[in-house]
Amino acid sequence: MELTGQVAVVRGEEELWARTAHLFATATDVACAANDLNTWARSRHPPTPPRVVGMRVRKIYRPSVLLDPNSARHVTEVNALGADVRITPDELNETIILDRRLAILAGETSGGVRNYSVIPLPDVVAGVMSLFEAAWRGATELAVYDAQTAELRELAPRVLELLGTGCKDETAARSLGLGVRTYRRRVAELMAALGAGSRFQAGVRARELGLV
Amino acid sequence: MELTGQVAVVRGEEELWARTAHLFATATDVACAANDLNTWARSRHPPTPPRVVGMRVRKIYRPSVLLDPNSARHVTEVNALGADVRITPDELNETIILDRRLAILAGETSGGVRNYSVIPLPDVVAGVMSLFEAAWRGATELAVYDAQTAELRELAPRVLELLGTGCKDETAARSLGLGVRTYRRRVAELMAALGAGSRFQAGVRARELGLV
DNA sequence: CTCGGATCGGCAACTTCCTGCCGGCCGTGG
DNA sequence: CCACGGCCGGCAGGAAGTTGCCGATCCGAG
Repeated sequence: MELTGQVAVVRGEEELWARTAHLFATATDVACAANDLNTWARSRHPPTPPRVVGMRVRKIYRPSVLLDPNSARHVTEVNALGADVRITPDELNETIILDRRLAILAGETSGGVRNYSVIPLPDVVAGVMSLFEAAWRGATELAVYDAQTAELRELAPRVLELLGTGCKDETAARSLGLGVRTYRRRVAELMAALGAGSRFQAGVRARELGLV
Repeated sequence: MELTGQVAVVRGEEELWARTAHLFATATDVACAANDLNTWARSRHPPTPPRVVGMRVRKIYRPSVLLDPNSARHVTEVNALGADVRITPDELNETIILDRRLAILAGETSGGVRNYSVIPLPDVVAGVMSLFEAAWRGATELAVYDAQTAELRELAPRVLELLGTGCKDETAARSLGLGVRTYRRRVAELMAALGAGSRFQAGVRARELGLV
């Protein structure tokens, strides 16, 4: 770990947890933004098991977490444990803010390990916090989003599979018993959920999430 | 391992090598077809380290192995060790034929492990062999193909990166200092090399190969 | 110098994809 | 029963991608 002023840059999640575990253990206000579950979750040290009733845990995810059944289940569980979960279509940098006093920002990945900046500076944390609040306000409650996209998740696996075969929309639509217009609606929703601006990008993202 | 007539179905490569290692050790004529290097190579037991001079080793790969620098290097090494390597744009089932007497065909993958059919039946092996020969004749010598696609591999990383950002061809072409026509030529070549029929599929394949 | 081959990039025709619009169908609630 | 809202799918117009063609340019060989 190297020091840059008062900002500590740690390499890899191992080191991050080692350094901040005690803070997570006592935090009562956790704000977290993540694009997928690979960054904060599934690690050795789950950052936010919300046990205490008085604490407030807020998490913002991208819609794509709802497409992967495993991720969706995990998010639902976290939500059931008392965390407030919202969904946003925007691209967010992985961020955690503890008790409005410490900000952790994920940075570049080099050689498989990601850098994390641990920032205790009050002004910086306040600025990051206000951005988080804005993103939070703009995001959709998990339950609401979940209801909106229920039927999409129903069809998503088959749509992805058909896209993965490289066949034309016409063919794929018929094979699903849908009109081409409706099929394309599904694809568009899927791409929005994946945050992809092109089908190539959607393919990459889908593969990253293990959906194909 | 279960037995089906005289055809043995083994689950996973471990078991396959355990059962066939002695055959690989003595084989003098090895024919192998593979879509990528994940199936036969990189395993605990490299199936074909061609040491003896009298033996003949033939391998058919898909063009995509040349896109991944690591794979490309591995293939080149194998080639330098005396194996005949050819490239085909066709989709081939993973296949190994030993001494024209034993065929090994890769089958379905279930739960992460793949099934392999080990076939000693002479008629079946002869049939598979003739198909392999046909594919072999239709494939291109590695050196030739390599020369043809040298400049593609030069540009491929950047093209893939741009595709991965989801930007339009116009934008991507400019950012590479190419005409749109040329950029699209590169994309088309890339898709052919990946065996993809759509950009979505290309995205999936590219991600599978770790190229993005 | 000239020829042959290769690449580039503009043009154009075509296919595929994207999306707003709208009419039709269906279930809900007044 | 009817109004309303949601979803479906055809249509149409436009955007994006695909491909053959061709002239311009750039070597390297003869």
